Amino acid sequence: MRLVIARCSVDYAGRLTAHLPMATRLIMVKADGCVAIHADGGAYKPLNWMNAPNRVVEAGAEWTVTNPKGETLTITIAEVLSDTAHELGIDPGLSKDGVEAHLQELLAANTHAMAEGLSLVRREYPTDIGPVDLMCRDADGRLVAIEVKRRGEIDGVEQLTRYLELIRADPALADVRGMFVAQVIKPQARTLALTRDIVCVEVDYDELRGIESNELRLF
Amino acid sequence: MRLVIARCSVDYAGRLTAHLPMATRLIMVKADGCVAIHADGGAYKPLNWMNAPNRVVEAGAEWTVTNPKGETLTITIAEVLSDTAHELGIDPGLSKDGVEAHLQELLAANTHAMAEGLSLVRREYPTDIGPVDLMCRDADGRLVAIEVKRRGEIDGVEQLTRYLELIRADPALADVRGMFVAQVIKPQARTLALTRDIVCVEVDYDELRGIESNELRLF
DNA sequence: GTGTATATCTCGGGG
DNA sequence: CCCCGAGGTATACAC
Repeated sequence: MRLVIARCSVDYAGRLTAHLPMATRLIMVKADGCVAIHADGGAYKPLNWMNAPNRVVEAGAEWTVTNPKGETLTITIAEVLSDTAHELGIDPGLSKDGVEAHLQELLAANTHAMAEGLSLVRREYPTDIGPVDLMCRDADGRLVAIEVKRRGEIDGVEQLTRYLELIRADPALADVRGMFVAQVIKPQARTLALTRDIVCVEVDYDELRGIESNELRLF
Repeated sequence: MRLVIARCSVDYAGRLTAHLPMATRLIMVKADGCVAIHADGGAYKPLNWMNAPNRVVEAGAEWTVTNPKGETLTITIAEVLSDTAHELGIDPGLSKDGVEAHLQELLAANTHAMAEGLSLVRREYPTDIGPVDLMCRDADGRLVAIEVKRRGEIDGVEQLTRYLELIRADPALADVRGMFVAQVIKPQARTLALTRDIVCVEVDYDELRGIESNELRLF
């Protein structure tokens, strides 16, 4: 990783055009060739950047970074204050816990946490426009398409609505109903869901994990 | 801006939990206190981070970063390979051209680029669930609610559909029709729009800018 | 502060 | 390659 502190101006031309006037900034060049220009604030997002794969050409004071789509990042350097490089090696990578996929797994294994008498048909039930998170059958044998979110917002209701529309296009599945499951469901999303006869259920992630570990302990 | 190259492990606990095993990485601390841990690849996004505002406590080999929500980032440092700091000053900031707001401005000033005989009623026409980008009247005097996007995808059609639903709830506006305008409209979005009687129009940003500058030249 | 929409979103998975 | 969905999305803006 190369770290250059320099007074520079930067221009990006691609999906939009963007210009940075002359100022002192950090230019970060990673081993995969990606380039990022950072100011001394503004969270982790750089002011300007170009992802790999790309080609970097240093012609004196002017760096030109070009990617295969024809987007360009041009860095004009007025003064270099520091220029260092370090070998970091390949990173072993990040492990995460608590994302939607885990919530979906836990719910698939504990359908009763959403409703009594619910049984799993399959996870990631495919439709032409994408997979339904969980397809279940309720106590009456009726199909239930379930959308799982960490946070229940309007977008999730729209998503489930699209799936329901598609599934119901098949006469054999026309009586499928919808269920929206999240740790927290916002009032707007709940209201929209109700107007579409979609049942809302809030579940507790930590409680689910508790159930899971209790069940494991029993066997 | 402080740049530390160090062998470290990192743990984040907050909206989810995440762990980084021991490896050599860049720790970037900006003037506003935000902290980012970068590997030598993977675009501009850091492996782990904590945005400002936060509190950084360095207790020997263990750094603890805490934000007001109670989320924590813990960095355990095994070895420091480099530790430098630079004064960058405040950045003059990025100027952009070509984002949705500009497209909306251009279209507001050139409604004929979307359809003949269209006249602007107002930009950002308010509804209870958010503003419609452009409200116009067509040659027949009928209201047209217009959603503007750089790229026309399904979400945009859904958004416009919600607005139309709300606007039509007022009997005086019940005959409003919908128009979806973008530089490129994806087939799926176009299909969905057509099933809802929403007209799709593709416009050319550069051409619009051309029209604009021509008109300026005339006066 | 909440709600809504944008982003050069980024990133990963599946066909 | 595109399409689709998730994200510790972040960020800006209006109410």
